[in-house]
Amino acid sequence: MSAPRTARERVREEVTSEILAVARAHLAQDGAAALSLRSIARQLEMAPSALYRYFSSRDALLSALILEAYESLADEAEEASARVFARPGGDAERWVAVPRAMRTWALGHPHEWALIFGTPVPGYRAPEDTVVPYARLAGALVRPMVEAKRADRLRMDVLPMEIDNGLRDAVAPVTDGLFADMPPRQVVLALQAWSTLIGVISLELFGHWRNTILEPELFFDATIAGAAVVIGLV
Amino acid sequence: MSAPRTARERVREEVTSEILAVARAHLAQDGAAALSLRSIARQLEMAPSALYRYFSSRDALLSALILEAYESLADEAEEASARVFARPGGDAERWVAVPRAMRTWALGHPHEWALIFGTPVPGYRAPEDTVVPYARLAGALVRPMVEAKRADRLRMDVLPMEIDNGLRDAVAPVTDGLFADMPPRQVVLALQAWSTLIGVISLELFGHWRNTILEPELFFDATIAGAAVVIGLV
DNA sequence: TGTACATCAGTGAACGCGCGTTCACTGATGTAC
DNA sequence: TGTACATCAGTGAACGCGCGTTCACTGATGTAC
Repeated sequence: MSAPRTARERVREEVTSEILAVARAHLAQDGAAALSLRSIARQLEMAPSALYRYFSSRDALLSALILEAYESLADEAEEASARVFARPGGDAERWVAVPRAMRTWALGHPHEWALIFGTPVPGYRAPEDTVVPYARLAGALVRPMVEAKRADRLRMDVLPMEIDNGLRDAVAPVTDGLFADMPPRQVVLALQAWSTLIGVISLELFGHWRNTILEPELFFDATIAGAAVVIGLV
Repeated sequence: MSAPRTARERVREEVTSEILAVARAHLAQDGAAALSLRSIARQLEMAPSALYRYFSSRDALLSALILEAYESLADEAEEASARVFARPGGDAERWVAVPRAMRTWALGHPHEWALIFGTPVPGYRAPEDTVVPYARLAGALVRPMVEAKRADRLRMDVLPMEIDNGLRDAVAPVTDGLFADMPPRQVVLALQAWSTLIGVISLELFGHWRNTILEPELFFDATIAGAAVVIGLV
């Protein structure tokens, strides 16, 4: 991350980010499937072959865009989280912040949302680097639970639920990774809230509320508020 | 639906379903984006142009496949529902049947699931006829709630939740369509369960449990069981 | 029952498209002495 | 500071691909009298 020294290096960075910016715009406009090196080159008034000085293939460029999408969403979530934790407030109020930020981001970046949570591009393997922003996102979402638990405000017995050893082991990676010192029951509940959250946003974004739910925002808020109760934040 | 009269009509129906069968196989193999009239024609040993006697365009064929996918899923759900209602059993046990059938169908038909609940094909409008199987699916899912309510076994106050007029109006199409005589609170809860269900299946199918949940089936069952409690079936 | 005409499935060639990627090249920028 | 060489961004032409769709046609099937 040191400052580029030579003029060549400086120009290289500039051109790289110009390519990414145009590619990002095309992605936002038409989706990943329609992303074409030639049309990006056309808009940049370069020869198509010139792009190969910057990205080794279309897939490499798409990987960069996917990573950017993850990072953009994670940034948004972390900022929303930081904002709500900067001022005093109840757990439920804090809980709501990240889901809302995610929904707002999704509505503003539908194709990017689709890239992350929609149909995987066939024959395409997601870049490994996405685990970092993915973890940041999950961390931001879950922080209200963690803080409430630490302060002994988390309700642990809202609903009856038995966790057997199999289930406990099944979610062990999350217990060990994301949550320090959280009983498996709460881990399962958090993962259920995660499923609900992704589901409710995707259903809205992919058009399934048409003729079904007239005010998706009201329903979304109610759903997230309901999840707050279930995970013990009320 | 009368029996075809002439030999020509009989052959026409046969060829149409052969085309659909091959198209279905290609869809299952490579996904909707890769669906190509020419490759279908190749496999059928026909000229590509011949397909235009049966489908007016690639989009028309894709529409037929989408409709088939909806109907296949709805059939599966209704059969699972009928099976579990044919024998005595508790509400929670009955509730579990359709979600499990949906998950099993999704695992067996991932590309079809993606067609219904994944990223919408850009620039493509879903055929209107899908509302019928969609309603059948939703009806099968929700039947345990409806029956429990009718028999006065549905718990109406599991969790605190306020439904204001805005939210009530927002879900009115569902209240009027799918649910006869159900309070809006239960309608909202059912829609939340729907979001959770679609979310948990999509997350598994689209690869988001990798390195996260080791036994997706255990987690799925726990999630559906949790939903049963929330919607008042336990 | 036989004949004349209409209908329609299927062919094969062609159109025009945009795509990702390669390759030999030019000319500018950077580096070593 | 000046020169010789290496590095590297960008060009332009070309390759080979598969695609959806159109169109004039052939020949078999169906229909009306």
